[in-house]
Amino acid sequence: MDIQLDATSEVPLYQQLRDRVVEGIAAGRLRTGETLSPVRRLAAAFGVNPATIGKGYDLLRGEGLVTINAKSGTFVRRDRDVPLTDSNFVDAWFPRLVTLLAEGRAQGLGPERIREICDAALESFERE
Amino acid sequence: MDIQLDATSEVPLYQQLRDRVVEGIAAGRLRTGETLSPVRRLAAAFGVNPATIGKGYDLLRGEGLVTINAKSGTFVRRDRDVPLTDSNFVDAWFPRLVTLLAEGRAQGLGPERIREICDAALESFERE
Amino acid sequence: MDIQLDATSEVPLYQQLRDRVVEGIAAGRLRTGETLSPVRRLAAAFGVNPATIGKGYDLLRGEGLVTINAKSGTFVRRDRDVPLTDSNFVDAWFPRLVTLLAEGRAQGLGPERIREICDAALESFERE
Amino acid sequence: MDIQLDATSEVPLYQQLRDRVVEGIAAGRLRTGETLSPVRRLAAAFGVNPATIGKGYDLLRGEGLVTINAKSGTFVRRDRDVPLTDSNFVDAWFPRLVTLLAEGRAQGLGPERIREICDAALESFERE
DNA sequence: GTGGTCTAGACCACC
DNA sequence: GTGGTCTAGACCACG
Repeated sequence: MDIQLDATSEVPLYQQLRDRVVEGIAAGRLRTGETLSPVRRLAAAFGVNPATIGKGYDLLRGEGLVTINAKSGTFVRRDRDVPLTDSNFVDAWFPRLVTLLAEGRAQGLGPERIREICDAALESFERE
Repeated sequence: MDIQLDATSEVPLYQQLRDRVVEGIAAGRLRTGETLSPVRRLAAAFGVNPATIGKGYDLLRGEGLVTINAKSGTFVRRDRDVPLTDSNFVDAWFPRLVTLLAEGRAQGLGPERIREICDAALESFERE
Repeated sequence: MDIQLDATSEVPLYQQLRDRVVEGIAAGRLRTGETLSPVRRLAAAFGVNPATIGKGYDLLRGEGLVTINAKSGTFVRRDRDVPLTDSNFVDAWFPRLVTLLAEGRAQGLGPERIREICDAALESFERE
Repeated sequence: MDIQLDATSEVPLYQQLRDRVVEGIAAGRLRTGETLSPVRRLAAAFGVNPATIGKGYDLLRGEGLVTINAKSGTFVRRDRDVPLTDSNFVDAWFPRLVTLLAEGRAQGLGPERIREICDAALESFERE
């Protein structure tokens, strides 16, 4: 999966793991049905506690992005190209987006600049 | 300032206050030099503890968005229309944006849909 | 940790705590990964409020010197012997140093005397 | 006096003024008996409240660096080349120096690097 | 057990 | 009047 965790970051390791998997799904690197590395193997690879990996996977399950099966492992569940049917996600997501964009705007980034940056991020998901 | 805090939210009250002020600056409702409500008045208005408001103001101070002067109050410092000179902000902000946009993409929102949503958010800042 | 706080000082208790921890890290008494005393234990030891200790720890976290994990405690993050990669720290630190040294010079300390005093301070960090 | 104040800084304006004057004395640009600009003229030049300048001058008086005479103005009192006779200054100054140097050490600057930086600061005082 | 959040006050310094 | 600091608790989430 080519994931790097930064032990010196303020962001908790399980959150970093979750973020990287989300980005992998967004970029199409992780496709529906694909298996995520087993908790213990990943924990060993990163040199962290298996519970940390488990917590990251659990976050993803809570978001409906993966399925966890104790016997067979953890699988990608969502396909980024299957349109949402549930509007609850957008309802919760939009305010967070507004706050994050507002932060950039308040710090002096112009609307066009922010739009460019968003485009750059979105294109990075489609390039692969 | 027309701010509402939600005591039932997971988000700490001081963080909600910080978010609302950031959005106010982004939208141009709060302009440079403008005074924020005194800690105790706002605390009374929200029915929360003054220290909670103070912590929110302190967060904003740490982000360089307000100036706190014990004698005269708390003022908006950053002008959303003064371009950033420090690239550190963007360096820290961009990855957070990528992760948040990736979340939408992973949940099935298409790139164009996300772009529309970003535009809607950005336009809401400029309307006022 | 052998820390003393002075309740009669002008310096806030949480700032004193922060200063002592910084000095502990500088002197190598507090090494990477080492656990700081739990907030409540330290508060009891000093006879101060746990929130006061928490605020001191939070300052250190903001400086990147410790990691705070609500489940497991507060740990030293920076190693004094891992060179800085970020020049921002020096950029912000140097002017403060200039002002403090200028204070000594303005009060009549000669350059050599100041250099000796600096050396004495630096040597005290390495002695342990 | 060639002083610049930064209205966007976290450091209070009166403190900035005090710092710049201290640095001026340390560098020998401001010599004993020299007159500082009148409060109102400086306030007008900076576009700040005269009380802010007055507070800065008052800090300097408290440190024994200037004399304030309501009729004739504010004068530099200390000569940086008159050695200290009172050890109280060093007693109060040294711990602040230790804490500031410790901050650099804790952030990963080596003792030699810190010594170089101190030397650079000290030399900047003597160059003029 | 850990830290995080918050209340309902208090007192302080400053102007 | 302002914010800053601090107390002495409380409850929460997490593991």
